[in-house]
Amino acid sequence: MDPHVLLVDDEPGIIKGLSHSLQREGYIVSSAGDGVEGLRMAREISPDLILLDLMLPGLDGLSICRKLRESEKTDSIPIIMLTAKGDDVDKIVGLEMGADDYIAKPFNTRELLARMKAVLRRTGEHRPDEDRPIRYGEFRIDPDSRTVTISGQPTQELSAKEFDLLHLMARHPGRVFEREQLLDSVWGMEHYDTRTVDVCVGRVRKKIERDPTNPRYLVTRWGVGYSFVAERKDAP
Amino acid sequence: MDPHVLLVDDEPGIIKGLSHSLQREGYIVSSAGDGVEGLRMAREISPDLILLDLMLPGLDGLSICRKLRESEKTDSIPIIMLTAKGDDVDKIVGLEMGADDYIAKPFNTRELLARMKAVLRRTGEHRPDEDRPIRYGEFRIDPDSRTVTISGQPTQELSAKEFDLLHLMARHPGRVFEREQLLDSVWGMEHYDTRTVDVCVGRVRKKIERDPTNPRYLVTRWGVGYSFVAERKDAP
DNA sequence: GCTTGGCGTCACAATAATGTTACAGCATGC
DNA sequence: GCATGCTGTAACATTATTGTGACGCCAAGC
Repeated sequence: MDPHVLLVDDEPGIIKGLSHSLQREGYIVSSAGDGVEGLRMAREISPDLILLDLMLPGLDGLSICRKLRESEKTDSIPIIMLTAKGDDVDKIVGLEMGADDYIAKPFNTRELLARMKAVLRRTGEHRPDEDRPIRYGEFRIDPDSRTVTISGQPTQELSAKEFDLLHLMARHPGRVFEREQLLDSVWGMEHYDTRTVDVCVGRVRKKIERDPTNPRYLVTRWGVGYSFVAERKDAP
Repeated sequence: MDPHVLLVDDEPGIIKGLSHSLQREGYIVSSAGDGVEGLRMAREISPDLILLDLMLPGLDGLSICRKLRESEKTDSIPIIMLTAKGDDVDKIVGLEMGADDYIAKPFNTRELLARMKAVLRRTGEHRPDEDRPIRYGEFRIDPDSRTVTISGQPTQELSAKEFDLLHLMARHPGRVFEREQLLDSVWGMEHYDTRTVDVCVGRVRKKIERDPTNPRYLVTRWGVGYSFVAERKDAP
């Protein structure tokens, strides 16, 4: 569940409306307003799917597509191109460039959702099962009992929100979650203007981290958000 | 939870589509493409339910059904027959052979799901442990007499619903049951908008817990539901 | 180093979830 | 029919959780 989608478009209206719709459907959405930013984010967050506008300031969609296909890390991320009213040339070129599908603006949200679903299914896998136990090294999450154990030792019990937050993030180790995404996914809230996430993260840390001041699992990505790291970075 | 379903059908299209649908609904699906393979798998994995096509290469559905009923191990696994367009003869024979239900192709997935649910509920989700006594430390449940004893002392008699609730939860110690799940499994209701579960839990506690205010067995998972704990957490 | 904005943390109020009790409707057995 | 016990609902009491704002510290950029 919870596929991560990167939306790259320069129209704020599209970004806003689509983000909302996609989030409501269970997607985690990140967005970028221009090509350069889009490319950077695609590399940084490794989304499960990219919605890419063709016409972009800075770096156009086709170039981004090509660059993404060049790198092994982003090589297999499915891309759906958003083209301005159906000009066939671009469609064909886009598909040749490695896009998985295209859809012409103005598009129906339903149709887009259907295509996204199709693409995600086709490329498969990118769907860490919601109910499967998670394990990285000594770290374990059991969704059945909603408990977390480290080295076999159960941590202090997590509250509902705390567990949901940790579970969501642990399902995507290494991925950076912006506060707004977490707020939307875990709280179902729309706009971010509170410190809610920070406080919840703090509470989780206090319960699962050996040293909550120097988190090993739930780390801060300064200026961006938080992420769950599965691998140990350095020797203690 | 997560009932294991064995799907035996020779049409790849059916297998593929149905597997997907069933998995989405939370079932664990195994599949076999012919009768021999189906019979072998049924014996090997002891599924909670078998969806069995009537017309099969190798070994037809009725023969499989009969063979499964002959062995004690597979004797009580519920079977739903998938018959080609409703020919009554087969239906009758199928039911006589020991199938629990039948459904005619082409069938509506919704309807199939409903029947599966009904059969699973009727057979009590047919886990082998269903009728076996449960024991954790001094805690004991005897499904035959529907009684509970703690340290050899019989608790106050539980009513039907109370016992079912406790029994279900005790069969999966540690697992968190949401109210809606309990309401569905024990009461057979669909939508949750009552406090029925809470009250029933309270009643069970009053009968089995030494201190109903601080339950040792039937504990609350705040914001989620309830769970039965088998191990003692701390020394009193 | 200094400034600036982001972040960690705390205590407490607000909220939502749960515990509890009483009661009326039903089914059941006599 | 009548009595009895089981059940679901509603209302009220009780908590655990959770959001907020304030305050102080820390990272990044200059």
